[in-house]
Amino acid sequence: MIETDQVQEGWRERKRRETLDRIADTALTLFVKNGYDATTLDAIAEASGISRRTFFYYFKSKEEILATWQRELPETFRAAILAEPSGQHPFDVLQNAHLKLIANLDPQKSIAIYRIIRSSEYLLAMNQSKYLKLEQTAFEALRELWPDKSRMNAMRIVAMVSVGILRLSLENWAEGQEGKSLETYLKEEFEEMRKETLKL
Amino acid sequence: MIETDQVQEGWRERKRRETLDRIADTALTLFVKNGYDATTLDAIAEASGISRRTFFYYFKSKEEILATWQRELPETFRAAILAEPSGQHPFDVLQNAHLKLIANLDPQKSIAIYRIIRSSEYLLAMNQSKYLKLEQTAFEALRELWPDKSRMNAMRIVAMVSVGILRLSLENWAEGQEGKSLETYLKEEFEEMRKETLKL
DNA sequence: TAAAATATTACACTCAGTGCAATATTGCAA
DNA sequence: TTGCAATATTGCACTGAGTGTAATATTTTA
Repeated sequence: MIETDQVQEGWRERKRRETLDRIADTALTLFVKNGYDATTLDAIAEASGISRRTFFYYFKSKEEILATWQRELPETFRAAILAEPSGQHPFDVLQNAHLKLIANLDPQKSIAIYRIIRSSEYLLAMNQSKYLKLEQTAFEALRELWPDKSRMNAMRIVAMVSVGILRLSLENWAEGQEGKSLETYLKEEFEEMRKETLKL
Repeated sequence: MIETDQVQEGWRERKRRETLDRIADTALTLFVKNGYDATTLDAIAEASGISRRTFFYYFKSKEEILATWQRELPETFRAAILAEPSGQHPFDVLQNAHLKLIANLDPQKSIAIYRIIRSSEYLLAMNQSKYLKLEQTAFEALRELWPDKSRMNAMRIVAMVSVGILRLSLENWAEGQEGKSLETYLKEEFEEMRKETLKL
């Protein structure tokens, strides 16, 4: 019965994931159409075919809906950093890890989410704090790769600047009219910045 | 009657400022005693001798109470940067501006506020977004001092790293058991970081 | 097929925040 | 001084997010 066990366990989890995704997608559509604040949880629940109370069984807050697509980012980021071949400059390690991260983004959806986040001071603040979390993740992962204590502050700076570049690239990309890809933005910014760090 | 005018105008403003400060101080005391979430606006209003509705005449949200002490930070910061004597390295400009900023802090109150902020994910996020605002302020002010376009990215990096140092210093200071002053933390961190930026 | 685990819901509640309109207080001009 | 205008304070009723609880439905497993 082990097989049946696994199938049924998996089915339940699949069901849950499906409901979760359905709520999130429904909510995103409503946010785009009517704005974040103007979209009540009642509206989201109704459009998702669940009760208001059940919403809170899936998400602990309204804001968390938007976090759905970012939940695994720190762990993915960490893994990407540690998976980089050794012998590279730490800046290159982070640049490559960033490229892996953003390769998985759905451009349409990302930009829609970005616009919603920009519309609310609260969402913006919550989002910005996620960059600091990424910076911390980057720093810790770099320290595993370069455990030498004398390099600690260098790794701090690399983490700060790299995640800063990621933030700027995402902003410029989501804001920009030009058809440039996010990858292009990121690579250009990194190249520009790399010119600087030696001559400060 | 010009004199009387000014006196009475000033008196009204003084009254307003006093009430505002009284509410903020009362609230801070309650936050420290009972925690941020457990302190309702009703409790704050009552302890401040005003009605709940009047509270919103002075503050637009509960969170804004804590922002009272940081409201003028960006403008003060900007002024401090622009007031620095020329001929210095941009890192020194920002370090000195930071020192001016933190010189005005009341240690007791600052640490109390820091503890409250740490206790709430929401407050933490709002606070972290203020560092990004400071970074933006620093960047813009540095660009006024070094308008040369070829230095733009260098200024970005200086702003990122310096404000990052400020953040780390404040965290270490507020968290630390040792009696070291905030100034000491900041100077030490800057010195450490300055060693790095040339040899990345 | 029964009981254990998980999912869904209703209901009633707290609290932050807003709109509105009434009242009180103060400032200023005649 | 008195009356008018601006500002300050309040009450009331409302919306919307989020929680506690307990009941009911559904699914899993033994």
